[in-house]
Amino acid sequence: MIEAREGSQAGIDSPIYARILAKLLERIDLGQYKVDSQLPTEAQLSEEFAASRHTVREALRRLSDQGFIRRRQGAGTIVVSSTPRTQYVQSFSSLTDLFQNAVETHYVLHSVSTVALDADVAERVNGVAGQEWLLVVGVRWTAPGGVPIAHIHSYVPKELAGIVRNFTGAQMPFYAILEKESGRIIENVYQEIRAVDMPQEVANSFGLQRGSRSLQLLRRYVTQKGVLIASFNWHRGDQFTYKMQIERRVPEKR
Amino acid sequence: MIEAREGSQAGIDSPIYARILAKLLERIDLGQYKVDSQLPTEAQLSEEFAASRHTVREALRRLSDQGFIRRRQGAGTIVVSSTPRTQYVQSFSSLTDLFQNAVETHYVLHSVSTVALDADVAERVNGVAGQEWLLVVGVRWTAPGGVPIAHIHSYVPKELAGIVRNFTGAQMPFYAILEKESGRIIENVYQEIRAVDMPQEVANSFGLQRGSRSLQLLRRYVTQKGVLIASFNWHRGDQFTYKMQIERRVPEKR
DNA sequence: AGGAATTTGTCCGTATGTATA
DNA sequence: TTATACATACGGACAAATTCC
Repeated sequence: MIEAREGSQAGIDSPIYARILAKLLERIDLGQYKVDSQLPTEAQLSEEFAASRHTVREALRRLSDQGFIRRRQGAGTIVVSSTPRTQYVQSFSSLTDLFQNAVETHYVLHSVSTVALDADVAERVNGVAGQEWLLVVGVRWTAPGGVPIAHIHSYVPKELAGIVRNFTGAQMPFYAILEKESGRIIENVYQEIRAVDMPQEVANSFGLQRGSRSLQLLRRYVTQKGVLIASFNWHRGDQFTYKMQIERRVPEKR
Repeated sequence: MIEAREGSQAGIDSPIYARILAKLLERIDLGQYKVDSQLPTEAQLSEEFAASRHTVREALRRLSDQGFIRRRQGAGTIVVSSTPRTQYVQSFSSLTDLFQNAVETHYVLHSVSTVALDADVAERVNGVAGQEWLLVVGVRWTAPGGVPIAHIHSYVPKELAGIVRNFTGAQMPFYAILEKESGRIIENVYQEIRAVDMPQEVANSFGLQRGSRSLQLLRRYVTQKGVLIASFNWHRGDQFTYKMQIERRVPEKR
């Protein structure tokens, strides 16, 4: 059942365009207007609903905004979808927002090595078990000599090894360096969040006991050519909270 | 530099509204219209650009669609952002996606009570300490008699108490029931994720020991009139992973 | 290929309703 | 309560894109 906010409860006192919108949505929902088929023209709808063309256009504009129809000058209006478009989004003006880290954090690189992926890690970084990747280990701090924020394992495909030397002392996040240096563009980021007990190595970074609670974030930055970098970030469970906000309805044009 | 599709190259032959749009964007970009400040009224802009109010509205409508301004009847138009549209988004076709639960999960209500919020909970549900809210306790299962997915504490403002009786045996998620019954629309969802030790009560639900690790999700569903419902969901740390994917925003066609 | 008919896009004027300050 | 400003709605006109002979 389609439910567009304006349409679903367009009662007797709603704006005229809202009632028209509701009626049109109902017809799309019931299949009276089928996908790929032509909608009546503005003039026809105007006559049917005894409303001005302007008012009909307002209803059609909203249908278009919501992605139900597509309109082309001269060609008319066709139904392109009977399911509403995305209604809720979390948006980031940049990938840095995803990190939620203040920009002034400080990264200290501990080691770079080449490792063969075991089955578990391979699956999570989207690689092949046995394949060799670079493993970069480091810790992110609030400031040099400050408080540790996260213990980080970053996996980088071997062909990007040449770029990794720039990591030392760099201010930018790794993915940004790799994106810039490799010329590839990050198309999407996949993230997993889970509660895990700290391995010894991680606990050491925080001065805690092995087995302490931690929040582990896995992030995979993916370009068209595949994984650019995948990172495991362990945060102190007693201090770190991942916060996010999802908004209703994206502003989107036809 | 702000670049709105229509605005960036609004030349001499473009539609009037596009030229107005470009001019307004330029002013926002240059800080002549500052964030939080009031834009001239439709009438003023209409006069300045020697265009009809309708045409000015077309430009303003697009600025609004793109999230640069916010318009309120009676109150006028204010600039809310000077940055171009966001570049990365996580989208949900419905809020149910946020849950990542198969729709066929089964909820069992354990208790409903009235509680006074303590300082900690008050802050997290966005309430006032000492205020009385409804606390609904229950467990979500994969199926009746199946495996427990989450132990849930839901806090509902007292004025919505009348709706809570519908919770028992309902198939829909709570927020959906409340949204429907109250007639309010969820404008955004705030979520926090953290790793915590299970309280005794939660551990009992899973047949685990107190102190077992768990992933706690707090979700606050907010309408224009305030919090609709806030839920704490505890998941088994050893079995539950929160997964999300952020996409690079595709350029829109026109 | 070309011209006519169709359909949406843009633009103007005007009027009234409604939320806000 | 009053004034303001946006929302809705009507009317008409011409332009631009597309489709169809």
